[in-house]
Amino acid sequence: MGRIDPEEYAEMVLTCVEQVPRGRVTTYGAIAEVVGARLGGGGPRQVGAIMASYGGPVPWWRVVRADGSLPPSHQGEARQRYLEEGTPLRPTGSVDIRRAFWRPAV
DNA sequence: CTAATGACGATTC
DNA sequence: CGAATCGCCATTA
Repeated sequence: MGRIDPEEYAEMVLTCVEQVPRGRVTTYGAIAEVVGARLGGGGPRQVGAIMASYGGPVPWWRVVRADGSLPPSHQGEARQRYLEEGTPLRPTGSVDIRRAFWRPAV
């Protein structure tokens, strides 16, 4: 049996995403640290897997890569959201992670 | 059991 | 900044 209960892991990931305020973002890695510290195991890729399967209902555009970029397939959709809620962007179009980063609570 | 996969991350060129 | 490469880790084939 795996040490981690998949449902519990997914639920905690989604909870973290819901905590991110408008105009701010967090990263897959940051969420992985928080959830990993609580449940043990997992990693950025596992967080990504959860978002792909159950991320629909939550503000998924507030979760970006460590460098502030997003998969090409989501850039168009996310772009509008960022302009709406005033998320700091860089000339390249990706999020200015240095200014917008939000650290989820442990 | 081994190989491939993926909404990742850090490093290097 | 962009592309290539390697490491990571659970899930799937």
